Amino acid sequence: MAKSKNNLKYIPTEIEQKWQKKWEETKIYSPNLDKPFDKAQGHRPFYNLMMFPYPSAEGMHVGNMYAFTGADIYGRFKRMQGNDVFEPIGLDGFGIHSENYAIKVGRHPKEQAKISEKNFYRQLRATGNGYDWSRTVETYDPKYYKWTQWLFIQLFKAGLAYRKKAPVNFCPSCKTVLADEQVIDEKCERCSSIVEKKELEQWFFKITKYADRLLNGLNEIDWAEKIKIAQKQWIGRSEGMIINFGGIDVFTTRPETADGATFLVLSPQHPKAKEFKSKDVVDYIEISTNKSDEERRREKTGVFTGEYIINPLTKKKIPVWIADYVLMGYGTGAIMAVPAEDERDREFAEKYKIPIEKTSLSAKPVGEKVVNYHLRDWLISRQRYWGPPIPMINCPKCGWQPVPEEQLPVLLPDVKDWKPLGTGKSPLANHPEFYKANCPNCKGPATRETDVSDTFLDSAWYFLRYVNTEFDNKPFDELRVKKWLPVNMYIGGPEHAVLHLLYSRFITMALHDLGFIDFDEPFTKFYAHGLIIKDGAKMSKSKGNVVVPDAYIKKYGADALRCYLMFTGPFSMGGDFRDSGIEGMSRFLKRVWALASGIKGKDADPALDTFMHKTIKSVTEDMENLNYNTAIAHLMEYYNELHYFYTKYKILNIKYCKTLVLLLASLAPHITEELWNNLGEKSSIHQQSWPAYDSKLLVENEVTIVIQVNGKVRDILKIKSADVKNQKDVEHFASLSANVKKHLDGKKIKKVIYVEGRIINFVLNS
RNA sequence: GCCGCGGUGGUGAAAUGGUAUACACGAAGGCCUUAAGAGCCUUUAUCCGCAAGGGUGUGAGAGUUCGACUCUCUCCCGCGGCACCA
Repeated sequence: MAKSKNNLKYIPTEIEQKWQKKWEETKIYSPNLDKPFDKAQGHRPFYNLMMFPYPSAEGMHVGNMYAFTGADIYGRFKRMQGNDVFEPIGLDGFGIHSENYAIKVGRHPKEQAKISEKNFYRQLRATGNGYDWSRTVETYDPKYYKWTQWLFIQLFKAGLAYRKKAPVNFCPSCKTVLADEQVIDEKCERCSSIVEKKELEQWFFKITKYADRLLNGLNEIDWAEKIKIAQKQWIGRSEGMIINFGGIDVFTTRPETADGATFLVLSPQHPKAKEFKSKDVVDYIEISTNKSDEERRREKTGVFTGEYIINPLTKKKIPVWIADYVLMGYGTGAIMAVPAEDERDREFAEKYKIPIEKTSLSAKPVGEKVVNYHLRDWLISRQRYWGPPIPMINCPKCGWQPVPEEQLPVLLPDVKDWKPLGTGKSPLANHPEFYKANCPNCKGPATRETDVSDTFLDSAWYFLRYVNTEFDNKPFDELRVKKWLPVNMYIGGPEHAVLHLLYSRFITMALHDLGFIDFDEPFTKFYAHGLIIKDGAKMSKSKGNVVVPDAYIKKYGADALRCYLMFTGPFSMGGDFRDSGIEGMSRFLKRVWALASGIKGKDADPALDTFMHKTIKSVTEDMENLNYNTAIAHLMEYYNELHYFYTKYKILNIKYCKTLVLLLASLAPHITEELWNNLGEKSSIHQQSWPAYDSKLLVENEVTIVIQVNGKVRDILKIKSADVKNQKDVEHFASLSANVKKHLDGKKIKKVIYVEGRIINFVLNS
């Protein structure tokens, strides 16, 4: 029986902490991962995953909270819809970002990680998200990175990890090399320093081997279109032809222009370029190697080698040049230059006075059809401290050997001189006690790899570990993985389109091919959420516009902040954070509280029933599409209706309130739990079934018909549904309207458009 | 340059081709109160009008349609991705 609780005030902080504690004690968000899926019972496993945060600052800001909350709401909704929801959380705390923060605050990364972990988890608990706290994953935990190292070894054994000397991106500020994907506009993805090119020997993953599968797999998954496009662009498949020009292979996508090729250009890194010994050429190669991309782009430069070759189509002698507008990393590192057709070639030809000749556009050169990709192999090595040591040993006799699996993890030693050196070597290179090892093969003296692996390797497989955290003897259990993966819903920021999301797909495909898992796409559905901005700009410390949630939670409660954040706009678009907005949301929750606490009476009302069922329908659809802003708007309308009814009749059936509270439960989990309890319910609201609507009850007994004359609204009629059976009835009612009569007066009606139950339009002869 | 997403009141925003501006914020007025706050009620795109009513309005312009924020075309502006990729 509902009691009057009018005297109880809504004090968010009290009820929120109470329920957070209770939820954790009763483990309502910790599903039994091993319980076999019983179709009859209908509780499907649903893996609801959000991108885990990297704790690089003092704590999380409302931008982070926005993302986590939006994802949590979806998980709660799915749970109420009858799914067995697994929603884990962890920290991506290994890697450059966390280490850079540690450098900034002058603390050892390991010590800082402990502080960050405590703070982040405290904040995440305070937002009331329904995580399974018994299964967190921290990437810097040896129990986790043991398996990151194991993964490296599997890839090495499969020939997917290899070393090569190549010009690589080097960040002078982070003092390490970076993968192509981590260079944005020639700047470091982390610290925005301009990256340099260095020729170094490094570890790579053969992601290019998967280029076509990474491309084709996109057709099989339900991902935000913009992410798919970004990946497609990054993989950059282009079909073309290799043509042999006097012993030099060139790649072109336009073979039909080959008869217009008036010179040949080699990249300075092309092996053939090194065969020219003239001082001009040697100097040019030297200079261009040290140029930044930006310098190279500013002006095209090159040097004539003194050699000519024959264009096989025209049989004419054409000069061979070396120029750094041709990149070694794409195609064959050599091009046929067709200045008549290609703007870049023309620019170069004009500068160096090379003849420009027309092409027939129908040349048919002898060549081999090939496919080229923009995608490069993934550079894994980092000359840093705070990451998993790459588990490899170099033996002077046997070469590179993987660390035997029983010796994993290769523990990251606690050292005092952990800061990056900038010498092209990791700080661990100063620690013989770490790097001195015996060759696993011949047992002779050997040295360990001192570089650590890229952070993106840590996060490329964490979703597999969440369902397996208790196993120390294996990275993942076959049955667990079979039951829970691939991830049903993955929610995160679109900024990881070509980083984390691409790497995770690659690692999953590799694990699939090695026989460890039976699926090759990790995330069935990916939803890209928008960003919360402040004063028109992305939140960042340098701009000084970071909003921390703690004070708002204290003042208004997590529920108000959650709902407010979701109400700013569509979840996929983000929104602008304003203090005034949260006041309004806080008011709404107080009103709901007052209504649900003061409720009395038993009578149901047919009109209210229709309103309720319509609300259930629209809120359900909104939640499914993650349109939380309109879901909240519909709940507000519903509340307004209930409130109007209640003030008028002083009586309200309790079912209307229960529905309101149930529909609001995933958005505002604490207040609804408390109200549910106050309404006399014993079990948690978060384990209730999502309300269902009856489509028979959606029909209102009154219809609103808009009367138009020549497309302009002249009257709006509310008529009993029973009285309007057809167009004739509507025309009859319309003819009674004085205003409509006035506009139709003396005019000839050309035709009448009638849309049932909506609109009637009289079109006049003009 | 190519690809994608946007542009609607004072503000955040809503609208299966069918009443443009739901829902909220802010503002104005009122009730309650000794007062303040909270709460509640009313008004709030714009122009003409006492009102009834009418005109104009979704970045600009054209088109399709009885009817366009919505579909098509040409532009302008903002944001994001890719790019000496041959």
